[in-house]
Amino acid sequence: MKSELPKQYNPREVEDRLYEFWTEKGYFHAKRDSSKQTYTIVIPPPNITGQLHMGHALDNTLQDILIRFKRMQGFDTLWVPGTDHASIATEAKIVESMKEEGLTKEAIGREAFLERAWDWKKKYGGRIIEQLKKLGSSCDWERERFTLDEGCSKAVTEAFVNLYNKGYIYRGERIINWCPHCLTSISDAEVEYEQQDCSFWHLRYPLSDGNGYLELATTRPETVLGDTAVAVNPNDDRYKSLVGKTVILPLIGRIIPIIADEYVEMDFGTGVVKITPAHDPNDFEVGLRHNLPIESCLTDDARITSNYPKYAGLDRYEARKVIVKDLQNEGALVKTEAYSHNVGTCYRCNCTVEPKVSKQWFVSMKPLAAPAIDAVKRGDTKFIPERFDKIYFHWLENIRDWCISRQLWWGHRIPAWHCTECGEIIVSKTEPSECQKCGAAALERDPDTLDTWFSSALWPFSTLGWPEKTADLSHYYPTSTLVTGYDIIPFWVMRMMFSALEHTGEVPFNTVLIHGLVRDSLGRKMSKSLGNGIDPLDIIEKYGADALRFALATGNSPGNDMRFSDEKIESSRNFANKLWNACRFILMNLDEHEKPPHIPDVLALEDKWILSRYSRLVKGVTESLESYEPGIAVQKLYDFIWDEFCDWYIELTKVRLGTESQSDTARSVLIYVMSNSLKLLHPFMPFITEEIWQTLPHDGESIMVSPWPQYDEKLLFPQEEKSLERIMTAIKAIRNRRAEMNVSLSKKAQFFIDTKYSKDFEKGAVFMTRLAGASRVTVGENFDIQSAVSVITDSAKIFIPMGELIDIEEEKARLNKELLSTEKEIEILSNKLNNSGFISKAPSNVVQSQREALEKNTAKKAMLLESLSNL
RNA sequence: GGGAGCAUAGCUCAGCUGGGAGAGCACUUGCCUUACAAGCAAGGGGUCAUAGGUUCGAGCCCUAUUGUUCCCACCA
Repeated sequence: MKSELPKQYNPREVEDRLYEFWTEKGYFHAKRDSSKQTYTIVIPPPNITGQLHMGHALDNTLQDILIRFKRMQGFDTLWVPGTDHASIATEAKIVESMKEEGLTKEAIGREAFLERAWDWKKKYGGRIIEQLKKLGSSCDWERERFTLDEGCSKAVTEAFVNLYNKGYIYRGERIINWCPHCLTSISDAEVEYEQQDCSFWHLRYPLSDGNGYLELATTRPETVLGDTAVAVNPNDDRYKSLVGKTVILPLIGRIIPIIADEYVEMDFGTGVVKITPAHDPNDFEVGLRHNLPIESCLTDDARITSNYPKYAGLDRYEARKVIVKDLQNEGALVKTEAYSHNVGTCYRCNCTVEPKVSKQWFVSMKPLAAPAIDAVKRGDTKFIPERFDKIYFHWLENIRDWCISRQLWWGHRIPAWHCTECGEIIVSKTEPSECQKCGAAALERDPDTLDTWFSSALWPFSTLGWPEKTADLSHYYPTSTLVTGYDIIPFWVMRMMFSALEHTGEVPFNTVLIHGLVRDSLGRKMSKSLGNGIDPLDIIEKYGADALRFALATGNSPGNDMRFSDEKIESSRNFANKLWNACRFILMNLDEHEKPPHIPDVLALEDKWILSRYSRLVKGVTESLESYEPGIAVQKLYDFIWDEFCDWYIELTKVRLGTESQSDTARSVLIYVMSNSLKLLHPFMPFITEEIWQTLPHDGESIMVSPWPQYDEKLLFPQEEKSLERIMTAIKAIRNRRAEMNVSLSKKAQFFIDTKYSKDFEKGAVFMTRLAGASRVTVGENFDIQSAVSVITDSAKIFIPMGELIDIEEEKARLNKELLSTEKEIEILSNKLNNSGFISKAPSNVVQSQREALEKNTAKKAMLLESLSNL
C-alpha cells in the first residue's frame, strides 16, 4: 500500500462528504435503547433570524464534544436540535421587509401578517440549521423542533393554563419597560443599562401661595407635563414646613401637591424631586403610596400626546429641547449641569426604553423561585464552574414578577378571552363558546402574545413531547447537560429551572456547563457596530471545521471568555496537518494485507513506552472530559500526538521499518496507537479523524460509533517508560552539545557509551545512529579515550571523539559549569531531605521522588568529576 | 452601593485535589534528516500584580492592597 495522499490536508474535500455519510447511516438518531444509560442535551435554540456566529460555534462545539464522547462511551445519546421563533427579532424583520413594499402590520392585518411570517420562516428559518451542520454538529435531526410548532405551542398553552389556574399568572396595570421602537413591553431582564452623558436641568416651581419657589433637578424635563407632585424627604428641615402646600407646574399651570416620601435623598441635588408616576418606576411607587393621579404625556412611540397641543407629536428628544427652551423663557430654568447616568435600553434594538403604565400579564415569581433555589442548593442541578450559582441565586432571590405579555403578533397568543359584555376573562386550553359568567357569546381573544422566553423556558421537556407522556419524555428526561453562556443565565437557565420544577416536578438538567464569550484578538466583544466579528463560516471555508473546533476548545476553560485570533486557528490547522502527515507516513509503510489494530505479542522497548504513554493519555482524556474540562483534554491530546507520537515514536520506528524482521511489530503498534488516539480526538475533530481512521486498517464502519478506548493497566510499562526516558535524555543532551559546537547531525561521529551507569543503552544504542548522528556506537565500560567530547546525563556518559574540534579548555569550562549547577541541585535536595518536617509530613511518594532526584544528581556529579580528571 | 472574574515568558493563555514554572505565536541559531518548511533540532526569555499569613513546602489556600473586566442595583 503506497500513500498517494497530498502533503496537505484539504478539509473542503472531506467534510461535507463525511457529514452526509454519517447522516445516511443514521448515527445521529437516538433509538431509545433501554439497555443503555441515556445522555441527553437539548440545544439552546438559535433564533430563526440568526446567522451562525462565534458564540454559536463555541456553544455547539462544546455540546458536540460531549455528545460524541458519550456516544462512543456507549450511552444512548440524544442531542435535540431546534430553533426559536424569536418574536421581537423576527417580527421586526417582517415589518422591515413590508416597509419596502409600503405596507404596515396594521394595514394587512394579523392573519396576513402571520402568513408572511411563516413564509419567512420557511425560507430563512433553516439557514442556521445548515450552518450548524457545517460545524459537524451530530444532532438528531429527525427530532428537530421549533418553539412555535404544534407540540411546543401545546406545551405553552398547557403551562399558561396551569399557572393561571394556580393563581400564578395575573393581569394587572403596572409600570413596565416599553420599547418605543419595537412597540412592545419587555421584561426586566431584557433591559440593558448603559452609562450615558446627559444634562441635569435645575428648575424652579413657584409655590401657589406666592412665597417663593421650590428648586429641583431633573434629567427628563419633557416629563414635566406628566408631573403630579413634587416630593421631599420627611426629615428634611429645609422643606418640612412646605409639605402639604402646593406648587404651580411651569408651562402647564397645574396645581400639584408637595408630598413627603422617604424615597427622596436629602443630600442629592436640591433634595426635591418632581414626581411623574406615568413615566418613572420609582415615581410610580411614590404615586401609589400617595394616591397620586397618573398623568401620561407620551404615546407608545414616545411622542407627546395630544393632551398637550403645543407639543403634541414631538418626539421625546425634540420635545425636550423645545420644553427646555420654553422653561427658560418662562424663567423656570435655573441652570444646566453636565451629568451622566445609566439609561435602560432594549436588548434587541438598543433604543432607550420608556417606563410606561400599562395593563399586562405577569407571572408571580416568588412561589416559583423558591423550589428553583432549593434544587440548586440541594445539588440536583450543578453549575460548572460552581461560582455561577451565585448569579443564579442573586436573580432568583431578588426577582420581580415577570411581565410575559408582548404587543406582538408573531408568537404564542395568550389563551385568554375577554367577554365584551361583562368583562370576564376566561383562560382556557380551547376556545370557549360563551362567557362562563354572563353566558354571552361575545368573546374576544386577548391580542397579546407571550414573551419568547416563555416558550424557551419549556424547551427541555416540550421538545420531548410534554404535556403528553411520550416515550421520549420518560426515556430521555430529565436531560443531562445544558451548555450555554453566562449571559443567558437570567433569561433562560433560571426560567427553565422554575418552569421544569413547576410543570414536571423535576429539574430539567443535572449539569449546566457555562462558557464565556468569544472575543476578538484585542479582547473586544464581537459586534456588528465595531465590525470586528469573525464569521465562523469563513473560518470553516478557509481552515476547516475541525481547525475551528479545535481552536475553540483549546485553552478554553469553563466560564471564562476567550480571544480568537489568526495564530490560534493557524496552529489548529497545523495540528490537523500534522495528523494527516503522520497518517501518510504510516500508510507509506503498510503492506496490502494489514490487519486491523491490535497489539502484537512481542514488543520492543519503544513500543512498550508509547503504549504506556498512550494508556495514560486514555485515562487523562477520559477523566478530563468526564469532569467537563475539554480544554485540558485537548491539550493532552495535542501534546501526546505531536511530541510523543510524532516527534519520538515515529522517529524511533524508522530504525525498524527498514528491517525485515521487526517491521511488523512496529507497524502494528503504529496503527494501534494512531487509530486509538484518533478515537480520543474524534469528539474534537470529527472530520479528519474519520477520514484518517477509514484510510487505516480498521474494524467497524465509522469511528464515530466505535467504542471509546478503555484505560488498561496491562498496557502500563513504568520500567520501560523510565528506560526510554533515559535514552531520550541522552539523545537530547547529544543534540544540545552538537548545536553548541555547531556540528550538525549530518556530520556523523563515533559514540562510546559507558553502560556502567545504566544498562538501558545496550538497547538504546540503535537510536543514536538516526536521532543523534552516530556513525557507530560502541557500548561497554571503562573506555580509555583521549580527547573526546563527553556528554553526561544523570544516567549516561557518552564519549564522542571529534579530533580537531575539541578544545580542552572549553571542554573543562563546560564541565565545570555543569558541575556547579549539579552541586547546587544536590544542595537543595539534601537540605530538603535533611528537614525532619519534610520527611515526617510530606507524602511518601514525594519524599521518594526527591530521593531519586538526589541519587541521579549524585551520580551525575561523579561522572562529571571523573571526566574532568581525565582531561 | 452589592457581587463576581482576571493579573504567570514580548503577545495570547494553560497550570485539573498545594510537592521540581508550561504551551502556542513571536525571537535567536542550525537543518530541504524523503510523513509533514503548515516541518525538524537546539536555544534565549518569568522575584507567577504587591504586602502579610497558614504550611515541612504556596502560582495554587487565607487576609489586605493596587490595577483591570464583567454582572446587578439605579440618586430624580
